[in-house]
Amino acid sequence: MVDSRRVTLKDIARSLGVSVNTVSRALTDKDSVSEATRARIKAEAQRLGYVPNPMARSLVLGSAMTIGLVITNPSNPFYARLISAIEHRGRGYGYSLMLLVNEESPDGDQTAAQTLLRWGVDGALIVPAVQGDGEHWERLPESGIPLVCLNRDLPGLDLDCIGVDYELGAYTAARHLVEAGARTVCLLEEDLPISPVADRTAGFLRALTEAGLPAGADRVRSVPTRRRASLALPWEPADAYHLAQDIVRGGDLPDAFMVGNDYFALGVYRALTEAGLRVGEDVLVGGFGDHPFAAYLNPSLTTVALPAAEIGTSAVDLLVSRMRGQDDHDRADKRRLPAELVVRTSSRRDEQALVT
Amino acid sequence: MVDSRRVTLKDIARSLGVSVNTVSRALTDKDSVSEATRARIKAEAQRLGYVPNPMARSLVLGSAMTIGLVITNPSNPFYARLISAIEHRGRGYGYSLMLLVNEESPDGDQTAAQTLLRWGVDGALIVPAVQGDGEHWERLPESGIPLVCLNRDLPGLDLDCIGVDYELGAYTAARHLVEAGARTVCLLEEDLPISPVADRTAGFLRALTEAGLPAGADRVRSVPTRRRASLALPWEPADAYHLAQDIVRGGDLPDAFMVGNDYFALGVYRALTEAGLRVGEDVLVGGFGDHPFAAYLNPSLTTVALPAAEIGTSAVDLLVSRMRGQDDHDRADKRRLPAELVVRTSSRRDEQALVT
DNA sequence: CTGAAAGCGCTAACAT
DNA sequence: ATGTTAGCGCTTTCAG
Repeated sequence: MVDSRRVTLKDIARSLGVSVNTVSRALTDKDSVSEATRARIKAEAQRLGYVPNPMARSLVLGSAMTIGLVITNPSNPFYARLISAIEHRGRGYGYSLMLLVNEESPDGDQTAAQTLLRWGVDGALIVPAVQGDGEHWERLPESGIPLVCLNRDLPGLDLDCIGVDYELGAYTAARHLVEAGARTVCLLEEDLPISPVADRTAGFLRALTEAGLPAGADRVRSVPTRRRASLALPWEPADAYHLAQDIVRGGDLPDAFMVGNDYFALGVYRALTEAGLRVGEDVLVGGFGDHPFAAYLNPSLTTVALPAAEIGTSAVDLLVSRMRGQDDHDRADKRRLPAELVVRTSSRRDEQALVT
Repeated sequence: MVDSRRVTLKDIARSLGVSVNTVSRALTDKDSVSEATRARIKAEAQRLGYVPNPMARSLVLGSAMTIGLVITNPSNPFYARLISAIEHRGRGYGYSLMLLVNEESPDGDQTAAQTLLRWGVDGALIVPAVQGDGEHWERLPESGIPLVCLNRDLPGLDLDCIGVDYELGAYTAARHLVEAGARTVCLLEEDLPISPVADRTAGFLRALTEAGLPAGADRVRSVPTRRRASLALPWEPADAYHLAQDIVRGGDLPDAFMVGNDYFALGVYRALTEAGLRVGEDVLVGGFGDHPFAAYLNPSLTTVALPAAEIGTSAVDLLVSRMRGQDDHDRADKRRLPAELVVRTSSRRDEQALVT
């Protein structure tokens, strides 16, 4: 392989007998370059296969044309969709994406913050790890790097945050279960101290209270997440399966289960089926996430669809407007996009309606 | 917000009355700096909150300490796991990850190649888009940027490639179905001209041939992928559902279905169930991918587990060794990691065994 | 052991 | 319209 050094402005300049600077101006479409030379320069650049060096460019311009995305777990389908949307939208604006994974650990968070700071990204979208008091994040806005929180709020800092209205989503879902006839509903939630869990729990309990049903803390069960090799894996249906099994065996069987994510619903389905109970008839089930498989389970799963793409898209939009300094002095923007209940068979006690 | 310019070496130098360069040496742990001054410098750097600027560093060093990852679709769970593994391993080596999405289009590929080239990443892992003759990729190795193909081979170029042994995986799965009693097996595959599809098809047909069963091209059906808004979405079970429905209605019912990915299995399950057929008894089903839901379907899905994490990890290892120029003159490394058949209930005609 | 000088590739002043 | 100079932040000569 020939030692093919990158072609630089200097190469073009020399080859054409003009100054480096003229080449720069020609290529960046500044005026004050005659059309003739510009054409010659562009042609030569093309011929030589010139590719601008963003390092050098960023160094002098101070902008890297890069945004950072810090996420807990790319294998979580919700975050996967977020990544897709963000990459796409960011690319539309001309930004490259630097992806960092914190694996749900404060250490990972810290490292990510550090990396972002080093690179001097123009802005970052973050799903902060649990337990983070978030203090390491503070330095980024201080250094002029705008931050937008995704999905989870970071209570300490006054940051922009775009999430889901989990409270209303859970309220709607729980209310639906109650209207379908459930009297003793049990919520199975992830055992993480994060705002989505808290919000869903709140909405869930609100619906029960409103319906005059018992709404004690015992209606909510934390799924003991079996500590996996890495948290960078999707949720584990088995965890919910075991808990549901315990509940079923415990005798005090709820007539409906609501779960924090569709993967848990898989576990609940199995626990119920194995106990000879019919999902959607003996016991209703409602999920969260509207994973592609939800519509195809038997019975199909009633669940709450999350606006992942919208979150990603509007987060990039917001970030870009912050980066451009257009609303530097606005208050932090806390936005919660609506989630939508998708009613399917697992919550219809009577009808045997087939799903679309 | 105070105008907090980044702290630079110069700031530290001035504040301490030493030269910029001594600071640089102290901080990068070069020798030829007295322990005393080094300590003072490190302390001051700490105090001031110094963060090195990788742009400047890369500019002079020529290495960005960044690897690029080009992927067709982060929402595809297989690729999502790949991303997780690659980010993790790359981080272990100290590399940052630049994520690019080609959305299965040659244009996206071209753009990605261009971006990678601009940034001068140290190396890149790519899942090239279909139809790409791959010529735009050539320039990267030419510029000294090593490339490793993931999952799909790029026939044109002589690149390193780490994928899955889909042929053997499919062979094993098909053979298993035959041994379970299937005589007329039908393979449902994605309608993309990519090597994984070709390999699975080959393995599938080999198993049939070997068993003395009809192995004509009509045993393989292409799932007409409904053109979605964006290809950056997971597979659509509905596509397979419709095809399976057609097949069932066509009368010439196979006694087993094999599908190219577990999402298709969801569609097949529904088509069969709706036709009053019992999966795993009247008709066997085998999938590919071992998605988390596979074990939790009813009946649980026999499928082929793919070594996503291993691919990601070893791809990074290989890339790093290439970047270090350790085996610059080796021939391209074409590696196919083994996939593993996971037998569950959907392929057991008789036993009603419960899954673990 | 430390400092001074040069340069990575590019752009933005300031000339001309 | 073009060239010259300077500098982004850092590292690597080369002197001292």
